[in-house]
Amino acid sequence: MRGQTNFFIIKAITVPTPKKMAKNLTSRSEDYSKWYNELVYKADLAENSGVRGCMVIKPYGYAIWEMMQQELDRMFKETGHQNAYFPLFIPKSYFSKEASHVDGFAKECAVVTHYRLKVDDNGEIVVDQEAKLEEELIVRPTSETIIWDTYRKWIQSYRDLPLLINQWANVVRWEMRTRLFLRTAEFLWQEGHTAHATQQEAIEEAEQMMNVYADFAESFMAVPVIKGLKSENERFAGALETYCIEAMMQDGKALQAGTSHFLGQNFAKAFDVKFADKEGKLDHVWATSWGVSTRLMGALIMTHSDDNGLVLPPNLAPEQVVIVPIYRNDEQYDQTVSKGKALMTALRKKGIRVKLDQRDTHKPGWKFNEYELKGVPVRIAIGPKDIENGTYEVARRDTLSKEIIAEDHVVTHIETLLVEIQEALFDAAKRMREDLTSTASDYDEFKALIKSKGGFVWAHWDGTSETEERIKNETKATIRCIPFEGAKDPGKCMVTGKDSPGMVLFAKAY
RNA sequence: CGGGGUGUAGCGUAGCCCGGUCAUCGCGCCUGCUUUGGGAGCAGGAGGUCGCAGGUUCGAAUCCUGCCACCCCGACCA
Repeated sequence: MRGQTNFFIIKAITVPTPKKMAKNLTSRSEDYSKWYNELVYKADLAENSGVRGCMVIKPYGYAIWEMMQQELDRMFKETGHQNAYFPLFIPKSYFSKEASHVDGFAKECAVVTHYRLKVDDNGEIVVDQEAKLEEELIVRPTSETIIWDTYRKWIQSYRDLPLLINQWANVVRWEMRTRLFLRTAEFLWQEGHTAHATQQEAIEEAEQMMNVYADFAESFMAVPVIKGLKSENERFAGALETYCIEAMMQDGKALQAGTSHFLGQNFAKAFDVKFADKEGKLDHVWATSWGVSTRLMGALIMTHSDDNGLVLPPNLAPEQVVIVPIYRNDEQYDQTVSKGKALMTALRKKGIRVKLDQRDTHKPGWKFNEYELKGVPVRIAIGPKDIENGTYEVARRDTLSKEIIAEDHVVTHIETLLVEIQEALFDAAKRMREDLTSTASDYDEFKALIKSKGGFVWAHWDGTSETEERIKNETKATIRCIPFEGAKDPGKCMVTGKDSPGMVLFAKAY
C-alpha cells in the first residue's frame, strides 16, 4: 500500500513517507521502518469504518511498555496507592454532570448505541435496530465520571479518606488526526483518582504525583523534564490546576509527558460525594487525577533514538545485554554458546536482564545490526579469539564503541557500564534540551526563535488567555508550562507590555 | 470539513504524459551448496483482482467518469 505507510522518526524528525523520498531510497531508510516496526504496527481496520490511528503494539514495543508499567506501578504503591478497575462503558448522562468536563471531551467520543447484531434477509450481518440502548454508552475517554459516581457510594466518613486508587486501562479518543504513540485513537494508560478530606492534602497529592512522574521520566526513561503548572487554556477540562512535566524532543517540539490535576471539589459536587468530618459536619471531598500513557513510548523514542535505530536506557530496556556467539563450525558453536550461557547466568545473578542469541539462522553481523535497531544497551560478542584469550567484546549502543574486556572482571564491568549508559543518555538528552532552549526579550525575537530554531523559549506573558490565544494563533507556540523553577524575575509581557510576574515556557508542541 | 497528493507482490517501487511482448526492479520469503568477528555469495524458485465500478477502444495499469481508501498541510487536540 503505497504512500500510506508509516512516517519514520529519525532523530525524532518526522520524515516524509517513503514515496516522497523515493529518489534516494537507500537500504538505510528501510532500516528506519524496520526498527520502528519492531515496536508498533498501524492497523488498517475495516475499510469504510473511518477508524484511523489504531495501533497494534508489537511484542518488543509492548515489552518496553511493561517495563514502564512495572516501575510506575511500584512507585504508585510506594506512595500508598492501590490498583482497581472500572468499567469501559460510561452512561452518557454521567458526562452531563460536570459541564466543563463534557466540553473538553464530548467532541471526541466513541458512542455505543446498540447491543445486538442480526442476520438480515440478504444474509448480511446488520445492527438490530430493535436492540437500541435506552441510554447511549460512551467508551471512556477518561474515567473521572464513572469513578466519581462509584466513590459516592464508597465514601461516607473522614475515616474512608484519603482514597488513593489507580487504574491501568485503555481509553478511546476519536481524534481527528492521529500519530502513532503520540496521539492514537485508542491508547493504554494509567489514571489515578484520589479523594481527600482537605484541599491542602489534595494539592499535596497532585504535586506528589507530578514529582513521581518527573522522577520516573528522569531516572528510568533518562528524559529530563520541566515541572510546572499549565495555563488556564491548557488546563484539563474540569481541573482547577494542572501540574505537568514537559519534555523537549530532538526536533525542537515539546511533548507533555504526564499530567496531574487538582480537581478541587468540582467532581465531588457534580457526583455528590460527601463525607462527615470529625465534628460530624458534611463536606464535599477534594479530588485529584493523574495519568501517563503509551505516549511515553513516543517520548522515549524521540528523545534518544538516532539514525541507527532505537536507543533504550538500561533501566527500561527489556533486554539490557545481549550475548552473540560467533563460530565457524559446530565445535566452536558449542564452545561459544556454553561460554555465553555461563556469562548469562553470572549476569542474571546480578539482576541484569540478559539474552543469549544462539540462533544459527542469522549471522553475527545480522544480529549486531538487529540489536542496534532494537536499542539493546550492551552487546557482548564471544568468538574463537575470545575463547583463546579469555576475553569478551563489549559494545555499547549509545556511543557505538567497542572494547575488549577480560573474563575475570566482565561482570562488574557490565554492571557499571549499564549505570554509565543510563547517565550518559540522560546527560545527552539534557544537553540537547539546553541547546534547544532560548530566551526572548521581545515578541519579534520570540517569533523568530519559534520559527527558525524551535525548542523551548522563555518569555514574559501577562497571564491572560487572550494573549496566549493570540500568540498561539500567530506563532503556533503555546505555553507549555509555568515552571516552578526558572526565570522568576518580574518583567513586562512581550505582547501587551503589561506586568508579568516571571517568564513562562513556550514551545510548539505535539 | 477545506487545500495538496497517492493507490501496482509482505515491504519499497518502475511503467501512466505518448494505449499494443509492460506487468519492472530492489528488499524480504522458499530450496541447494559454499559461508559465519559488522546486515554473506552464487544458482534456482514461489508470490500480483495494477484500489473499486463503469465507459471509450480490436486492445486499458496507461485515456474518461464516478466512488473508495490512505498520506501530507490546515481546522481539531490535556
